[in-house]
Amino acid sequence: MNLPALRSHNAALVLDLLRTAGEAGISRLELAERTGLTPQAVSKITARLRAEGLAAEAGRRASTGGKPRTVLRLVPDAGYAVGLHLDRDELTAVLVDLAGTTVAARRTPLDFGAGAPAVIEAASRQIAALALPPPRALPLAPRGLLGVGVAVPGPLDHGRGVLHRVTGFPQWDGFALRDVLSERLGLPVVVDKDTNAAALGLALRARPAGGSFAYLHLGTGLGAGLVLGGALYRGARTGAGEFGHQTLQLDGARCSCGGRGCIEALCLAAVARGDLAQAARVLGAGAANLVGLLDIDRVLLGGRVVAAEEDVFVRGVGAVLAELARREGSGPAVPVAAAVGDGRAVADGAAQLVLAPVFGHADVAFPGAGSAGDAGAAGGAGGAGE
Amino acid sequence: MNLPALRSHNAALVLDLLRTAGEAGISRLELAERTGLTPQAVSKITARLRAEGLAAEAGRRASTGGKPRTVLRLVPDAGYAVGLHLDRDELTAVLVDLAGTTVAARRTPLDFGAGAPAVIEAASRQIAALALPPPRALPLAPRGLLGVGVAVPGPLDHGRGVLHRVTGFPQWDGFALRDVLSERLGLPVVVDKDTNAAALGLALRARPAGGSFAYLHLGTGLGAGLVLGGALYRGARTGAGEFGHQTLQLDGARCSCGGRGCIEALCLAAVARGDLAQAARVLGAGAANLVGLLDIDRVLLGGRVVAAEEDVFVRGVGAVLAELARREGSGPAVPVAAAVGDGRAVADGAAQLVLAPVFGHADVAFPGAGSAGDAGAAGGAGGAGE
DNA sequence: CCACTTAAACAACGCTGTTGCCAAAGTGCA
DNA sequence: TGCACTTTGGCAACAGCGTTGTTTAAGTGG
Repeated sequence: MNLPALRSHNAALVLDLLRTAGEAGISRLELAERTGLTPQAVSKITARLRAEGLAAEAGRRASTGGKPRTVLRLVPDAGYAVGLHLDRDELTAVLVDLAGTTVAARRTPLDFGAGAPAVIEAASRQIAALALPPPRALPLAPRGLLGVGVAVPGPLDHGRGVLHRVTGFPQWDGFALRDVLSERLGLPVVVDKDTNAAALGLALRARPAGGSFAYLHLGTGLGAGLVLGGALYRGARTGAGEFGHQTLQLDGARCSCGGRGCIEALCLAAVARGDLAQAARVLGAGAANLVGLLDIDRVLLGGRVVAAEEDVFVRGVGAVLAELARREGSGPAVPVAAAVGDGRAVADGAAQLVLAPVFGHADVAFPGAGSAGDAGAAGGAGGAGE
Repeated sequence: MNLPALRSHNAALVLDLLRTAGEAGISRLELAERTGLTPQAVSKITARLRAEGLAAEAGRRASTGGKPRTVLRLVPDAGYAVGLHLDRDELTAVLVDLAGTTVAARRTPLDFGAGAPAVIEAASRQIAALALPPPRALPLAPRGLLGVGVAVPGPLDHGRGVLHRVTGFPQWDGFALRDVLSERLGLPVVVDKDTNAAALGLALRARPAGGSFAYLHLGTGLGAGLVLGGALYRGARTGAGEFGHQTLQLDGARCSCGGRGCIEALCLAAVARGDLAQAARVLGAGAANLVGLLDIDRVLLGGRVVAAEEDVFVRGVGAVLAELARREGSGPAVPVAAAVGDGRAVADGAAQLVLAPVFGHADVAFPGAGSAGDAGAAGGAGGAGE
């Protein structure tokens, strides 16, 4: 790491704390304490951020006997990102500001199977409509549109932005979605699985930041997004989170994947026959495996099936985890909750694919996983400008 | 991060490359290329490392038409670490140099149930005998003994160095092994689970570095050590790797843990009735779950049961993973291999608990997991000395 | 009104990696 | 044998990072 990298690293550190503080803001001295830097260093960094329009002063705290602390805040409209959720039958596009607030959203039916040109055309139209609604003229914002994050159902390569083997849509196999869309829009594009995007969005809201959780999505299929130590975990080939086809019943019933006794098969079979309690119990057993293996802090449930009967699933999964904690005698059970799913969660999380690097939440570097190259997300806060 | 931290970060980066290069060595320009630093920066850093006795010149490469490159090498005896493996019935202690070579080893029977004072007494004796065999007078080495890494079977808190609930040995519950041993020896002490230590030791030898693998240990019980993206993954409470009590057979046979259909129970039952093929198949199913969930590159098998019939287990687990790869159609199967187990692997890995930080392989920071404090591992290479 | 406390900017500084230049140490052709 | 060329790596000067020391700003409390 060299000096410019150090500079943008520390700037990102400060920006992340500003974002976490939200509208309440945070003082320079608190920033110094949290970053481990000296107050003077924080003053310099925040002065740069203010000059760049990324941060601003916002009132002051009550005095504790001396000069009151000045509160600093992130300037939300200093930059925006588009989040795009391409689902099998629906397209959701959102415009999210630096603070993570969704300022605009659009939704339209989509035939994912219609092929790349049609889908890209539809997506481009939605993005254009999103980014240019008066009175907000985006290009005027200090940093304008930082990029587009795209969430897609199937297996894919996050590093190269290439789709493969999207279940039921062979025409997308090997399609270089990132490069094509980036070329078309003239913006950086980041591609990831829908479950990863959802988990990333949830990670942003998690308190305390930096913990570990699993997001389990029970919809058409069963998938997971893993956040370990505050960072989204993808694995070297973006294959992490294959939760649905974990074997839970050795030599059990056949699954569509060709295996036997997969969680997904057991769970969906129970749902199909209306036995949600059993579905929740199966899901809970899978969650317990995951909790034990990865020592995570929290389990979040989402997806259409869960949303239909949140309480049944939260209670059912929670019961299995409570039983696990009781057996282990290792303190309180891992809490379970339903992910706040307003139907936009995946798209919101997709936008975070672009915003996360600004705040220093870089991808874990895996050797061999072709680095994102020049089409990657916007560089750190310490750009060449000014 | 401030400038001293940057300095030791880059020094550790270079040291890690020197270690990886091994006896073959590496030139300054290669170091520059690999670190992303300029050749001049590498020259300065290596000059410091040479002045501190950590690196040395070792011959030169063949010329390619100009001045031949000077090869740099890590100085192995610039520092040592002790690795201590406290097993249920045996104590293994090794002395490992900076390059990772085990230069001395001792083994003695141990009654882990005899209680802390007796075990600590025995361990101290072995360490003293290890560190002072003529003609090698350790304190003369530039950095001498860097610390002691301790591997222990049961659940524990790596961050605080406290044991808890070691199966079958309630007298150790809550014992602050790290602080007590550190006080006694006057050295930094790091404590971790035996499976984690083994995985760390294996990670050192893994090529390419930076990959992900799971080490599955089948002995008295069944446990796992996870290396994700080149770093040992412990989770916030050092609980990661609870592999043995993953449910693999919903409503299956009772396990000693109180659960049902745990991998460990199924696997050991098969071993007990001599059906090693079935044991391997069960283990393979668990491994397949893990591979799918974490997208890891490699599975390594170890432990007494595996060692007795390596081929059966490697083939059996490999067959399940090959079947998984075939179903997914996602390229080649994840390779399976037996971990080279000379019976010292855990102790060797324990020594790496101390050495890893020197090479920048810091623990993943988990909020709330009480940081190691002053008794933590030796500071970075850029110490205050000289 | 004034002493005291706390926050934050200003100025000087040490140390980082970088850039520009040059000496060192080879190869290869005449 | 000699000289041009290539490549490595040290020396010196430099820009920029966070730090230290000091001053100014902006409050509280007797």
